[in-house]
Amino acid sequence: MNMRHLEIFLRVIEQGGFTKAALAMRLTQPTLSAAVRQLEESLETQLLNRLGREVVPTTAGRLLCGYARRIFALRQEALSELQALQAGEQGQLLLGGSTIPGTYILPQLVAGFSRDFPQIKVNLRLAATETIVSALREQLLELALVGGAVDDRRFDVIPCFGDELVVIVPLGHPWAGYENISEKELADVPMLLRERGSASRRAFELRLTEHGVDIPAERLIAEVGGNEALKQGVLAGLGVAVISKLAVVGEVNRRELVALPFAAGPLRRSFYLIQVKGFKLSVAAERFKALVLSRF
Amino acid sequence: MNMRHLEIFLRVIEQGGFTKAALAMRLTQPTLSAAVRQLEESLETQLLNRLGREVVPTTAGRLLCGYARRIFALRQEALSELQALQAGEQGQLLLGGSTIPGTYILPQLVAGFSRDFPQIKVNLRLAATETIVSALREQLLELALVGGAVDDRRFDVIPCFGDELVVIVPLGHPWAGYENISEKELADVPMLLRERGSASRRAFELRLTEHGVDIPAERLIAEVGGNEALKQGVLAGLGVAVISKLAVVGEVNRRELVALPFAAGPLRRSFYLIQVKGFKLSVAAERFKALVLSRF
DNA sequence: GCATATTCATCGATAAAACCTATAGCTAAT
DNA sequence: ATTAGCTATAGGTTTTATCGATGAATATGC
Repeated sequence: MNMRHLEIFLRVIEQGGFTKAALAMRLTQPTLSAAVRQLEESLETQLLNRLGREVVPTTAGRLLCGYARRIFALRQEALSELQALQAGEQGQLLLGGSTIPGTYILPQLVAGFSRDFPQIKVNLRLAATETIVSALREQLLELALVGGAVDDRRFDVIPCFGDELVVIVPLGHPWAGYENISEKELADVPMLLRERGSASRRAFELRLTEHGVDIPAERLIAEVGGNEALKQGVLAGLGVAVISKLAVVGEVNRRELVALPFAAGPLRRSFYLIQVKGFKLSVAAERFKALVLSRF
Repeated sequence: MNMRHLEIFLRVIEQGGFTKAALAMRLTQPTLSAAVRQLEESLETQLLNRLGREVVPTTAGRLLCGYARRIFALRQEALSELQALQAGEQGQLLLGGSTIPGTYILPQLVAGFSRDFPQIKVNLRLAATETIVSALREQLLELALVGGAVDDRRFDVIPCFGDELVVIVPLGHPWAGYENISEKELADVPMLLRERGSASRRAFELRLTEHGVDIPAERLIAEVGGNEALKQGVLAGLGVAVISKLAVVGEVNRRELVALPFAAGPLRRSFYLIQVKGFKLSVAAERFKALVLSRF
């Protein structure tokens, strides 16, 4: 029982004859005769009563007719939905972001996207880069903007946007009036750092190594698991910290914290737009990707 | 989009790969590759993400997958129902009968049939032979047992069962003790007859013509549109009547009426099992037909 | 890091089917 | 009885489905 046979069968019933149906389908009558015969043979049931003048379905034929109509309705519905999906008229965008880009970059982009495509539901998930990467592989996400470099050939990675790491100190700190801070000076003050594995910590440590600086363990006051906690620590006077400039724009403007660039030049780090290589993006995701790259 | 393509597509998703699905379907892997490619081309949408290790559906693929499953569920349901119909495990028997056979023959047959096949619903419709014939043509009925001969090549007519026409008189009537009544005697008494077109009236008039007897119009007290009314008329003493023996079995046994055969020999008339020629009977109807013929 | 194994895509050939033309056979209407 | 209209069948052609062999890409094991 294939679609073609069912379609021919339906048309013969609707048109009330093989010849009429053949005309309507732009086929010849023997083709329809053969198709219906094959259908009847495969079901081992007579489906149509061929009377001289008219062709009417048997009981079995009427039963099958109802099912065939439902099957074609489903097929039509599937085709319509696929087309709508293809045209981007509906759909869901499963988006991921690691902390910094997810907090300070993606929300604005998503806002713009939702304005342009209000019919697409956006689901933004924030988590550590590693978690995001796993979620991508498991198809829980389609696209993500993360702060950590992803060294995995199974992913397409596009550097995109970026950030500068700055040293933050509380307002009354001796460095508060400085223009910048040399890498060496950082070795001699109490410091708060993000946890190991954090992309910003890695970038910072790389910079120190480049300048031959090593932070003694006793200067490391705390390892903090989040940017908010890091800021709170600095505000409380526990020490200085290195953090994304984006994360302290508010505090700096409100003169609660002072952000100092590095003396050897700004410590930039890139964000990365990542997706699973070979994975076809949905139309929604494709559009979001285009938006991100155009804004960048 | 045909069933084969959908089936292959589903199996590839279920098995998680082309090769595995090919093995499960006893086909080769290139066949499945080609089928899915064609499906994708016809829909102008990528349905599967081919990663090195695994094959997973895209958003569009998941959407189609759901529809495909529903389509196959419908197909399966249709096949099951057709099989059940074929096996006679369910179904409806649309049966017709003209007055006499429908009242005195069919009910017993239907009772026996329902005992044998309780899962089949029987719908018995009683009407004049002409009405039954129309209903058969319009597929409102499949099979009927009628008293009138059907002279129409579009029908299969099987003579089946039969009846004897008798003269009935009330208990106190002068003829009540007679063995039989000659055709000539009938011309001289008040008579009640069924309406013109009734099969029993036709049979009776044919017999009179054969014996050169003609009933004068003044002897015809009434034309009555039903066998019950005919009996009531005779019971009321309006006259004598000719009626199916089957219709007066009760009254004769209760000694309310006396039934007299014709002197020239019993006036038999046949009933006919009719169906539209070329019309495939349902399994239920086929079984009923077999039952009728076996009881006959 | 390199060979091996696994997997999907592609190509050419063949088997199967879908389809067409011509025609026979049947029914219904003139 | 003849004709018109319809379906079934036969035989041949085109299209589609399938297979076997092979290549390219990716993961696995040493």
